Amino acid sequence: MAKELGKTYDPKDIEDRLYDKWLTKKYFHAEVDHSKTPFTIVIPPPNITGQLHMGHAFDNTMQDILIRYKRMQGYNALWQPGTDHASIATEVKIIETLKAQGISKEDLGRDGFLERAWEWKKEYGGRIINQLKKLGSSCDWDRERFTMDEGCNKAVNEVFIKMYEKGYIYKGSRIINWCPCCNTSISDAEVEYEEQNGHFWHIKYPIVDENGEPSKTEFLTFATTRPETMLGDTAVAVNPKDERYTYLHGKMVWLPLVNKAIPVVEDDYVDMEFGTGVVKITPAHDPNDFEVGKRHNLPEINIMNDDATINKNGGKYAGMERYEAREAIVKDLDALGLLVKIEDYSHNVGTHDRCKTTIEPLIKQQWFVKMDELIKPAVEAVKSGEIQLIPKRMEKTYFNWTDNIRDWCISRQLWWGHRIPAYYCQDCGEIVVAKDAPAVCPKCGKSHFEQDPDTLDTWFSSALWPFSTLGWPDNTEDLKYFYPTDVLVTGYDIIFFWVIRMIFSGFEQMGEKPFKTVLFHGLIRDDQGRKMSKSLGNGIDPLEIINQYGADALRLTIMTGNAPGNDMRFYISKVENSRNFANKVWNASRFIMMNLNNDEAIAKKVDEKSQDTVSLEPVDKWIISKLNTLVKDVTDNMDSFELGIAVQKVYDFIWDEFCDWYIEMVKPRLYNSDNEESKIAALWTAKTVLIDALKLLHPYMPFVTEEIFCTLQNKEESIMISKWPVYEDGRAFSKEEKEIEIIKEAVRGIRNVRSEMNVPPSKKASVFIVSSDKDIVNTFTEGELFFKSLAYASDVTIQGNKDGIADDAVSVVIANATLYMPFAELVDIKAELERLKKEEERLIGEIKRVDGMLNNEKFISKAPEAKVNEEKEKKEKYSLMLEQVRERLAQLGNL
RNA sequence: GGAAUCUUAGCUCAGCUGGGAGAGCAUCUGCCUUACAAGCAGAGGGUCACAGGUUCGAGCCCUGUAGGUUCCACCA
Repeated sequence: MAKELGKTYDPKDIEDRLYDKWLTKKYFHAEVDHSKTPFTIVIPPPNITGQLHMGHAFDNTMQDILIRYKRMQGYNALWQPGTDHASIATEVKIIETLKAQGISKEDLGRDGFLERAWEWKKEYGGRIINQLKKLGSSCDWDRERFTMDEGCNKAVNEVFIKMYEKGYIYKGSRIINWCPCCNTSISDAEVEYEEQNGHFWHIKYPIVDENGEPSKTEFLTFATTRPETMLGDTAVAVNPKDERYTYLHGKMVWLPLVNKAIPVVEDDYVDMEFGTGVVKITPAHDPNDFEVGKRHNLPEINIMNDDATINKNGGKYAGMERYEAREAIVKDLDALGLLVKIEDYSHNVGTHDRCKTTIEPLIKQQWFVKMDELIKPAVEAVKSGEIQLIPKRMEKTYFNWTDNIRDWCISRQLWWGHRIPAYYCQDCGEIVVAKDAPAVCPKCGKSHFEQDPDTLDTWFSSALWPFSTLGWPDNTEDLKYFYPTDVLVTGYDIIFFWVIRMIFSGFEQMGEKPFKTVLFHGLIRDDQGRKMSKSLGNGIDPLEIINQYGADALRLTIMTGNAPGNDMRFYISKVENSRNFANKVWNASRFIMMNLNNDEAIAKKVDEKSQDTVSLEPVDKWIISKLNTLVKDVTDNMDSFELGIAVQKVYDFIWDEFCDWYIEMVKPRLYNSDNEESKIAALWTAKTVLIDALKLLHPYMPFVTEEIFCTLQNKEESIMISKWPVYEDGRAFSKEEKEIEIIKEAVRGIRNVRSEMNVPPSKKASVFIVSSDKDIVNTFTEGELFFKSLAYASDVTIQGNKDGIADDAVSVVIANATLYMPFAELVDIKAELERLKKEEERLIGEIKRVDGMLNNEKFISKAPEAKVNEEKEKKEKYSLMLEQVRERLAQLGNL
């Protein structure tokens, strides 16, 4: 006996209980099993500082759908979870917490600080994991990893040492992006350009005369947005082709305030069209100037401290904050009469993506990854299709980056992160890159080593995630079996940070791609299309939505009507619709269960039946056949990652076909019929179809489907390990499909007419069906009952001609048949004539369209035969219908 | 400056390799029909941004135009 379900679906009662069940049954756990094909997804590890937001919900729902789908298909599905130490984000957060207690990180010292950080991780690192669980994520939690755990650290060191030895990692003095707020270097990818209103200061430098003195009359004018950098100017550049300045070639100009002569250099970098065609060159504080400086062997004068104050090279400005110095310098130049003018100027300023502080380009000793060789296999793999990006347009973005790749600055002046495994001999300065500090210096034989204080960019460890989580650098069974992984699901916003770096790391370390497919999703925006952000306060907490509507409703909302890579807006009304759908499924199941519960004997027989032994009626075959097609379509869509389309089809099937038609059509058999076989067939079909439909829905809505599945079958065994349905020829019934579609058309026609003529539902009518087509007569004879239950028929008569039917009866014309409803007093002949005229016009239009095609010889000769036949059939059908409509018009016209 | 993408019903969006325009919400009209009012039955509403082109046939492919969004680069 099946159990009872509540009247409405209440996710609160159910979700946690089911999730616990799945956990204790170890359904999420995957072990190496060579009898099965692996299917692997590695989670984009959320930051330990993070709280679940809509982006996570989107990302993880997609992964869970794929994993659950493949698991049901019999794959050995592994969803590898874990979290990211998020070096800079976490460090900033901890510093903030310390600050509130009046402690600085220096107060604690490196070890003390790290101790705090680990404590912090212990306390908050699990928070987001628990939130992922609320979503229903079927990750293999036994395998949970952390980007800074022992294994990952081992992997990081291994990679660093190997790449250093190969020459792919080097230490060098380069111009890097410095964040004066976070006090660290950052990579190019972390710089965010922001349009800011600033000024353009037009300044002139005196030209140095023959005596080596600044001229009082001759000047060189240019403009700058950062006048304070002049303290580090080591040249002024003009374009060699610029005739306006040929006379200056080989000359010097006088750098005011600093009071020294600097050369005029010729460089193509200078755009003659822009400004005055003169550029001041500050090699130590501008990436372009740095390049110019290299080409002309210019000195690099660093004028800034790490906190963006001017250093001792800035003379009297030393100690000033950068903007303070800017003001002072402008003032002083003005006093010297060297300030020409100040213009308002809007320009892009590089800021740190995390703290939004304006970046200061500085020359620093940093560690870099040399990219030119490493990137090659990563480019090739995408080009050849070995790695597939979905949607395909993401390839453009990908190549745009790889084509212009620059070396990756990987060292960070932070404490929370993987410490760089480089050791410096304190006596001779020798660098040793190794896992541990060497006992003695290979160069000088002394033994006083100190480790590099810097840590690595957080993405350095994330780049290794697809194999470090599987045990690398050890050659584990897991690694051999699960690598390369199958799909990576992520947002397009981290394609440069993460996706590309995983790909080249996979090829370099494993000699093999890290994954076959990258499935990108877009951003979830608020209902006005804005990004959800803390500062706007427009974020919607997925946990609150789960609380209120259930995880299934949230998941369905996110997945409906969305194409890969596209952004979507989040509306509560969408969530309500999803919740309603969950309830719909719930109630359809409840209906079936109630009917099974009504009669234990019948329920037992239903259980014993199979498709071969049950006496299926046409409507049963129709829904089975529809389901069969659905199975095929949905599977195809899911295989091509069209997750939004797939779920839309399941939704439509369950709501429209199964609930609104099948269940309604079957009710008379269940309620009134004394034909037990018929009852059994209906219940068997309903149950069978429902179960398969639930399976198709399960990856999207795991909780409600599980609860129904188990209750319906009165067993513990989970839907999540049940077999994914497959298309079967034995379940295709094209004849019955057509028949029922004709009945549906007729029922709709009657409902339509009644509604248009304002016939109240309480007013039943006799329905006469007139047709001379034998098949049609058969179909309607079989379907007679449906007209009573679905089309308000009091009685149904099927006949070959219209004898005995009142002339003023309302009629519905479908192909091969006309349906009549004599309403006697109700009929407004004028209205009926008008309605039929409209129908006539519509049909004439249709026939005209079809004729247009069929009379076109090129169409006949070039279009596929099936298409031509299809149109011919349509023409036949419409012509028949037109004939019948005209007949009716003639009859009514005579009244 | 370069690139991508979008422009489809009042709103938000689907529409796979070209073959008669769809959904949800909103609006209107009937229904408390013993699974569900979180529901049922119906209705209205679109020259698929604009202009060309390819094709027997274009929302879909090509070119151009206009507007929006995003990414990349960055001229001092």
